[in-house]
Amino acid sequence: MNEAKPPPQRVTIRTVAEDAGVSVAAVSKVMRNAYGVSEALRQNVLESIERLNYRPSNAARGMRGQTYTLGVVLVGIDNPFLPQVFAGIASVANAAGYKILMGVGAAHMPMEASLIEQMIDSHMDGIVMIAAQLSGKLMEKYARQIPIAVIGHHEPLAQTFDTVNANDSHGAKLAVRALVAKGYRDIGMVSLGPHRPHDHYDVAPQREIGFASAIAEAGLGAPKIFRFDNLDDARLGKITTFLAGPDRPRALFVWSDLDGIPILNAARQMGLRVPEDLALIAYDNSPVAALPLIDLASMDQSGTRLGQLATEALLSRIGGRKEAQHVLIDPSLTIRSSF
Amino acid sequence: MNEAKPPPQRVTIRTVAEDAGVSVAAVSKVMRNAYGVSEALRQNVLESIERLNYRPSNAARGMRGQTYTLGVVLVGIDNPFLPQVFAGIASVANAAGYKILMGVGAAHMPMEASLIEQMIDSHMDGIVMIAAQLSGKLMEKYARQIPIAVIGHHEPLAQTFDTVNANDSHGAKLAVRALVAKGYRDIGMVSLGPHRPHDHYDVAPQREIGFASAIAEAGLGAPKIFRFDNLDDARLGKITTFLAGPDRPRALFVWSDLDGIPILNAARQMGLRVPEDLALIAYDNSPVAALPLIDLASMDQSGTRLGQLATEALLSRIGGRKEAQHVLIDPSLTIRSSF
DNA sequence: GCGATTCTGTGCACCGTTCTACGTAGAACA
DNA sequence: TGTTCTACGTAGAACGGTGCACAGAATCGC
Repeated sequence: MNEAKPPPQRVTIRTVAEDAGVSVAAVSKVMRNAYGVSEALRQNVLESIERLNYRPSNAARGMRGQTYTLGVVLVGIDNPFLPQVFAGIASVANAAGYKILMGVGAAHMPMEASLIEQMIDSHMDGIVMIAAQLSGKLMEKYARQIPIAVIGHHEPLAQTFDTVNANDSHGAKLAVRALVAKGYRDIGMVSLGPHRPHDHYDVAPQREIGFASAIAEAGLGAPKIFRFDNLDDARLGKITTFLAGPDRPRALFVWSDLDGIPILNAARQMGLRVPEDLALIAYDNSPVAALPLIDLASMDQSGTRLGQLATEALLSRIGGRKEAQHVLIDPSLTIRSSF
Repeated sequence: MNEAKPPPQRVTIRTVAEDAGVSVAAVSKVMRNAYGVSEALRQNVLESIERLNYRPSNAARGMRGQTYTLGVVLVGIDNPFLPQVFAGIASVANAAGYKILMGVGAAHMPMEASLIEQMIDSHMDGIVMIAAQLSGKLMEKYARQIPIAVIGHHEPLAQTFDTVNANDSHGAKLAVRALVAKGYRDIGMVSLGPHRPHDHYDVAPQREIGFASAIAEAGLGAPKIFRFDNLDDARLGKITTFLAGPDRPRALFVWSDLDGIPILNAARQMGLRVPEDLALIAYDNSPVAALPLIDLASMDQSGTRLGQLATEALLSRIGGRKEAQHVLIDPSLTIRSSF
């Protein structure tokens, strides 16, 4: 690590100050376009910055001020509707002069926690969490140390952080109503398994609530909800058994494309016609669902919009807002041949 | 931003030092398990750290020493074989006590450049780039400021950074040989368009080279390479026209699943039977290709392994290695019903 | 024309670490 | 017993910015 050549010296704020013939503080002010710099000085400094190709050190900035960097915590990079959400986040953040760095939580609580801690330690200015697994209590704790906005996890009572969601119970209702309108009466739901009662505010339970209420609204008796353990390797087998069984409903509302696509696959492979034998509506409207050979109807959450709203909320909180803000937008059904 | 309650004070290295009754420097040494601390002192300090739940500030660390953070630059989050690569990177990095933060370049050179700059500015210890768009020259420049390892971009002559790749030309050969072995003679290739001659070292051109050489090897005449502009909205139409045309080959080697899946879709929709009318082998072996209803044969690059190797290379370079290292691994064909 | 007020720009402490140099105690050596 | 060596710990200077208090210049009101 001992360099014989020290010429590629980093150009620091001091270099710029010297070059422009002003004080270090003046350059700092220009960088943050803070109050108290004349237009002449500003131009002078900007020229030097340009000429020397100066970029402030994030690390140093973080020690006293802002880093103008936002952290994004993902459940996993294979999540299908992530790209849209991310695009939304990036557009708002970049427009406001913020940079973005991401971390992958891998749907693993301790990992998410350590990611957040790392982002705090890197002195990021705020965090957007997408479909977090973290408990509300823990999030409240972190939110006292750094502004946080959460996408894809309802927590309407949270005081210290903001949430932005598509209205999941309403989305489920819309799906059921669409099925009912087509004449289906025997409608079941496939939800995320296993059921964890304390996750009441998570998206899957919310969709169950909407489903049950729409079923009741249509007077279709007791709601039928099925679950497949998604960690299980034998999942495909279980799905097949379920589809071949006698109590398979005529139509299925599936909580996510993640489960909807395997179910569609299994059905077609078994020779079931979709929608003649089995009607399907899933959730997320991911790109795979749109593939012509798949063509799976799916609820669209408008990921881009979610990302934008969450980032706007985060920025306004960084700006000083204290009261929590919980935004809900309406999802809409993307109609395809599967129902 | 003015807090009425300053109690949630950050616990710093000073707090720990005070609590343990030692000097700040001693604590620092323990943190970095550096030379010159007795076991007694070490235990004492570790207890205080535990008790106070101390975590060193990344930003402050970066100012003088290492941050133990690696940056990962992605082309885009929707890239199909990313999750595997990322898993490989994460496993090696975490085992070595490094954290990971990602940035998305969106296949956009200036954005990639600014990401790298940001990572340098955040004083990260090194960068893994996946399928970079950046020119080798620019990468050489950045690599002088921070250790870099590149996945999915050949640059065998680069001196200042390392590369790790699946052998793309060999992969293409394997695909062609598999088709030849099945008896196909009229074999074409769909490659990434438009053709940019200076990208000789990029993966798609490498696959073209392998394709051409395998065609020659089998004595099948001049290689036929087709391109569809992937930015074009009318792409699907062009594909359909191509497939309906008179010079459609009997078998196609497609440079990537990204193009392979739309082609398969288009073919089936037109009523072409795969493989009876058109045989297909694509590249990347992404999860979508494995879906039963898709079932597209594809070259597997072993993303996990690529990620591991690249991270190992990066760590060894951070450790002081000076000479460049260019690793090639062998891809293998995943056989499915499409050929 | 003079004091009061506003506007600019500067100097310096500070943020939380690491790193270099150095002091000290005890062990090993002569 | 005095000297050298080694291991341990410490003090204090970096690192590259930001925030604050303040001084001097410019502007203002009367």
